[in-house]
Amino acid sequence: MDNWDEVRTAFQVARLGTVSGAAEVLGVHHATVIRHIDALEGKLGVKLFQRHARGYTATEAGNDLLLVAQTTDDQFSQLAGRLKGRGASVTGELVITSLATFSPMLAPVLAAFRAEHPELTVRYLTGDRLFRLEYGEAHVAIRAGTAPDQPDNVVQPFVRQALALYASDFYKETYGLPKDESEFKDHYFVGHDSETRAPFNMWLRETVPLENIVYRTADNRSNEDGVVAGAGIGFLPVKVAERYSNLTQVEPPRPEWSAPLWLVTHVDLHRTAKVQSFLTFLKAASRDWEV
Amino acid sequence: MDNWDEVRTAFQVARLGTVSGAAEVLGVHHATVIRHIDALEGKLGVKLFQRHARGYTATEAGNDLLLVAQTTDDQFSQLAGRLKGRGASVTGELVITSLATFSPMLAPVLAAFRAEHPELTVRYLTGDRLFRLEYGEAHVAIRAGTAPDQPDNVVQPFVRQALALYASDFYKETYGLPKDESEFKDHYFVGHDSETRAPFNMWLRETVPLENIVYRTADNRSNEDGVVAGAGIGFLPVKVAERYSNLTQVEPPRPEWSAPLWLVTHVDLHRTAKVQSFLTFLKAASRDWEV
DNA sequence: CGTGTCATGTGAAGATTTGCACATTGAGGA
DNA sequence: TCCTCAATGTGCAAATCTTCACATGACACG
Repeated sequence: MDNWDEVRTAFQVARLGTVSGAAEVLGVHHATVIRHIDALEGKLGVKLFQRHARGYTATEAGNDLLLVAQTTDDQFSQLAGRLKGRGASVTGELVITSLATFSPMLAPVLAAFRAEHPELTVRYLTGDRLFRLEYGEAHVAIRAGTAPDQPDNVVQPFVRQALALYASDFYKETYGLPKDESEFKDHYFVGHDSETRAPFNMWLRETVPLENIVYRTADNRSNEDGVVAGAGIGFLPVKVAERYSNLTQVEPPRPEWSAPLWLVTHVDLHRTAKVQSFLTFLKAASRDWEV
Repeated sequence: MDNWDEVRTAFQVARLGTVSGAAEVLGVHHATVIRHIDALEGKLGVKLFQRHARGYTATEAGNDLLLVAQTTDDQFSQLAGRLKGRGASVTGELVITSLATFSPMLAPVLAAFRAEHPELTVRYLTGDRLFRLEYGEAHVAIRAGTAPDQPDNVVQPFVRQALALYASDFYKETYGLPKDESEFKDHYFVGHDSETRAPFNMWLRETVPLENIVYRTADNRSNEDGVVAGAGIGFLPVKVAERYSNLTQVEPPRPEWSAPLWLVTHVDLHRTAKVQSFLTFLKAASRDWEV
């Protein structure tokens, strides 16, 4: 049974009783229908129809095929309906991935977007490794740093995340606050353990003596926790810092601290209504994230 | 969804994850597979797969299709198995048609044949109208008279049914029996109401004065009942007469009385194991029906 | 870091399928 | 019984689909 189209042809013949009728429904010439039937009967070694001048009547075998093919036809029709609708509607899954840092900013947006589209399930993936759009692991990725240039990816510039230096109440009470950059050498800082290419991190290592970076972490979340706990002065996204009442802004955000963010989608999915709809929504929601 | 083969191609790609793998399974070139997928996606307006250098991964839509097509594939495989087996095995229905006259002879044969093939259902059709093999109404027909010459029918000579003249005990006691043909004019007969072309009927009308045919019937069964009831002397198949203990053979069977019988099958079904098997069985069982 | 392997993608030639025209054949009605 | 109509069936040309050949890109393994 290695030719489903012939089954489909036989199905229409069995259903309508004539080759001509089936040919019209299928949109092909009646000779084609005859050849399909002959080929199928030859391969199966069974007569599916009795030929007579008024048309084709199904044998037992033909009726058996009719039943099976009828359900197949129904299921394919339903499938086609689902799939066609899916292309134009915002349903099913929407998979977003980003660095864990952006979770606090993204979560409200995702929640609001999902509220607008009740049939949508949002999957938000953050993790150590980069999730790969090429393998269909996500629909939309938010990436930091230099613009990714994967060939099959559609890259759009996103906001530059506003970053500022913060100190907690505990730090302020224990060490006081620096008046300006010149006093940084007398203060303690929270920073990344490894040398990352993030602009704010590079700025910190140039500006502050290495020995003053006393609390070093491997990920952004721990970094945040360190600042909030008062282990030192540290960089936090403005949007993140706003969530804490015990933080004081030591220095206001500067453009040179923030890395550009990129919205990345796979070219195969970029045009779908679901992705486009989300991208529009996300851009609107992120207008006030800029520096 | 007007091309089931493309669905089948997409199914294999979704199942195996690569175009090349699907192409090998399907026995076609990988370029063909790519074009099928492209065509299907174009028609549905949905991306079914995400393309990357290591193969194709199914999107949600692709996975949906995979599920539907998997069940279709299973059902088609089962169907093919059933149909292929059916051509070579004696199962399902066997539909026989004949004039009602032959029912007494045929019934034991059909019963014995069915006993040999437990999976067989026998449908024995007798009725006023001729059942038509061309429309698939029966697999095998037993016909009397001149050889049918429908073009799509396979006609084989069958037995000549042995016919004899019988009288019941009641008739014998009331009117006595004729010594030979010359005394027929003093006896009463049972015959057909209309002039049929059956040889025995024509012989009767030539040999016996019309006014002596006092019990005339429209069908063979009533004719039989008339003879058994003693309404007159009449023709009965030997095999039928044997079933009655109160009948006396007035004249032994003659070849010229009996019409040839024909076994007729439709050319499309003639070669099937089921029909061939039955024809062989029927011929073997009917060896002693001859004149 | 280079190289081999395995995957997809695309233009042109070739093969199969399809469409067309016409022949043929029963079925039904006047 | 003849005539008409609607169906199936077949040879041949055309169109479509498939294959081939080659380019390209990504990953794994020394």
